[in-house]
Amino acid sequence: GLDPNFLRHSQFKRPRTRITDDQLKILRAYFDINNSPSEEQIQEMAEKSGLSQKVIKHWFRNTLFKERQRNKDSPYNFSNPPITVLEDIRIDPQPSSLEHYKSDASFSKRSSRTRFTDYQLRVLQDFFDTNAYPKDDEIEQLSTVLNLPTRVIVVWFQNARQKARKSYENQTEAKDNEKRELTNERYIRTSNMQYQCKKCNVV
DNA sequence: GACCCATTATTA
DNA sequence: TAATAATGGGTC
Repeated sequence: GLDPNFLRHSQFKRPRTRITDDQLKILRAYFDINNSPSEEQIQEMAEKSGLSQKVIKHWFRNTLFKERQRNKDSPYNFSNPPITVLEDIRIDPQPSSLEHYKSDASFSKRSSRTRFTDYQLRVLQDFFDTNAYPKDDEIEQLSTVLNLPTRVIVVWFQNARQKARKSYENQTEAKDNEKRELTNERYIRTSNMQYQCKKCNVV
């Protein structure tokens, strides 16, 4: 059987292109006007920013997806106008013309980190121990049971997998060349099998 | 679109 | 400062 990890790692990847603030400014400006830009607009952005069209398209896909995600799940949804509108209104002395891109001031910062309760963590971890890849309906269930947004659940599993993978790799390294039969990391094995199954559509 | 994973950044 | 939630660009 092929280890997905091996496949992943042996793949040669292009280095991650970092989008600078200035480039982001340009993309944002277009995005605020139009979610799905035309080819021409993409070309314009490519010229202005120096980014490849592929990267730009990708950015738009992800940004739109995230924006919708945000609107659906609640923790990052600041668009619900607070009832206490009074407290946070201040008037910008001089709105600089450069600042237009930041469509919405309340979105500009990274959302604050959610603190899980011990109970929530225990439930999540228990689930993870038997299945690192919950299906949509299972995520939905966890979401209602734990009273957490689905997005948060998804991200938690994502990070949990990442963490488990890492410790698996460390252990593998430590055990040096006795690579094959590790019975220790049930999670990851299970995960990989499920991942493979998923990829092969075997359910 | 789902997931990966290096990275960023927020808390205890 | 460590642990880890969240981000963003990458792949299939």
